[in-house]
Amino acid sequence: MKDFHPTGTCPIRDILCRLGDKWSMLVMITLNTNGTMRFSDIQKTISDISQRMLTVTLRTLETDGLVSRTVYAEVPPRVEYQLTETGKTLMPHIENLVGWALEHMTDIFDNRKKTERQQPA
Amino acid sequence: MKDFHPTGTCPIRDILCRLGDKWSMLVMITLNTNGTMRFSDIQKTISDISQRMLTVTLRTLETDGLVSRTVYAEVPPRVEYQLTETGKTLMPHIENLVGWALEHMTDIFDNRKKTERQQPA
DNA sequence: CAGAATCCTCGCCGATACTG
DNA sequence: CAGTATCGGCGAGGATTCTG
Repeated sequence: MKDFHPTGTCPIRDILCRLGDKWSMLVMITLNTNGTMRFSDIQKTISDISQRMLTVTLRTLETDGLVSRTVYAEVPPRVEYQLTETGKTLMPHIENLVGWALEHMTDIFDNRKKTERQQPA
Repeated sequence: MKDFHPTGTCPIRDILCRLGDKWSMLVMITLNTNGTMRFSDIQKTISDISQRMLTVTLRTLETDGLVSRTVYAEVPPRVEYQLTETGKTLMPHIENLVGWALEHMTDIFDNRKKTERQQPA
């Protein structure tokens, strides 16, 4: 726990980096809140995600086994996403993190403003 | 909790994005494990971080009030870093996340390999 | 509706050189 | 020792277009 290895060989870094990307956590929180969702519903909920990035993010989460994807052979096509069991086990930790962020964001923003003033124009 | 706002206006996203950058969590884990550390000691522990990125990361964490920086007026200069009280309150959540990553990384890597094979050349 | 493919931009981050 | 300054690549991610 004292030393850390480069990304390629350190599983902890590898996994934390995935969660740290721009949309993964947001998508998982959305799925956890709303349960099973269609592609377009997710996009509506996270209004400023691009179609491309939603696709990429969902594929990555699926590859990692955190989200499952179900295609219904209909016209027009319907695809539904939901958290897997593994994905669900991650959610309490994410929620704790969100809770912490909510609790401390005032302090953090105050601190940023304070230190900003110390940098003269 | 159901809808999310664009980055600039959503404090949760703002803060989670900071933690999601390449080095912040790693630096905080290092400081939490070893207590007060000098700049060069942190760099030795996280062997593949560049000098520039360590400086930038520490400055950001300082601006957010998660890490404190103490300069000793000596020659050669000595600068020590440690987690603030606010920073310490974040650590249990990080550790939970790391714990989860350790617990599930085998499943995740297995899943990745499985789905990789489904993509033909 | 749910994507695949392409192009392009922007900013993260690393390497290097210099300083108090 | 602990930075700052500058340059440059490279890849994440956005906009757009096309399809089953």
